[in-house]
Amino acid sequence: MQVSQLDKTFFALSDPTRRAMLAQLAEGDALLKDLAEPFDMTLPAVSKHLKVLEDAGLVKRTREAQRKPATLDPKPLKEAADWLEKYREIWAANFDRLEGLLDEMKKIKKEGK
Amino acid sequence: MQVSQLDKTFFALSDPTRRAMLAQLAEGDALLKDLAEPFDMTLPAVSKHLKVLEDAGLVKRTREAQRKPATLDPKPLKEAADWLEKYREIWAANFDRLEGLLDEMKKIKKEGK
DNA sequence: CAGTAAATTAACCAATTGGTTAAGTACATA
DNA sequence: TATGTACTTAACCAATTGGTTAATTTACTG
Repeated sequence: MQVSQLDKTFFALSDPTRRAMLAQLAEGDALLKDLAEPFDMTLPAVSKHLKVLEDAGLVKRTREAQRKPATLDPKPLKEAADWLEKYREIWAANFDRLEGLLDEMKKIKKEGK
Repeated sequence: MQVSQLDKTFFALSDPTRRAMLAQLAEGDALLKDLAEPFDMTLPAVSKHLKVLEDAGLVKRTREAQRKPATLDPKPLKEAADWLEKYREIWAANFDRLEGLLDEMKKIKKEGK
C-alpha cells in the first residue's frame, strides 16, 4: 500500500513527543541528545521519533563529525495547513448552520412557554 | 497513558479513508452505508474508521429509527489549525533564514569563481 | 592506540491499528 | 409475526507502533 506525504505529516503530528521535538527545533537546530533531554525516554526511542519526522520530511539532518544535527523543514506543515484551509469555508458554513439551528431551537422553546 | 484531543485529531487526519469521509460529511450528513460506498472495504471496517472520527470529536451521531446519521463537527479541526498557526511565524522565520543562507552560499560560490 | 561522545542497529516485547468474516441488535413495515 | 435495512459486536489476524536493553558504528581527542 502507498502512504501519502499528507498521511505521514498528520501521523507525525499525532504524537505529543514529536510535536514537542518540532517545537524545540523551531528554536533552532538540535542534536539528538538535546532533543532527548526533556523526555523520560531512552535515546533509541527518541531516535525512532526523529526518524518518523524525517520520513515525513519535517526534519533534515546533516553530518558534523560524530554529530548529526536536525533542522526543521516546514514545507510539509504548509501542506497540512493547506488541507485544513481548503475545508475551512465549508466547516465555517457548517458551523454557522449549527449556530442557526441552535437559535431556532431557543426561539421554539421560548414560544412554547 | 493519556491521549490529548490534539493527538486524536491529528491521528484521525492521518488516514486517507478518514479524510475522504470528512470531505463527504462536509457536503452534508451521511449514513454509514453511504460513507462506505466509495470504498472497497467492508462495513465494519468503515464503522471503525467512523469511530476513530467520533472519538476525536470530529463527528457526532444521532438515532433516526434504524439509521444513525453522522454529522461533521469542525471544532477539533480548528484546534489543529490553531496549533499549526501558532508555529507558522516561527516556521516562516526559519524558512527566511534558510533562504538567506542559500543567498549567502550563492554569493560565496560566485566570489569563488 | 585507547577512550569518549553521538548516534544507530538489532532483537525483543506489548499494545494498537486496520482489515476480515460471522453473528447479533434495533427498528420499520408488509 | 416475519422480513429487510442499518448498524454493531465479537473473534480473529497480520502489520505497525512505541518502547526497552545490548551491541555496534562513526568520528574526535588524549
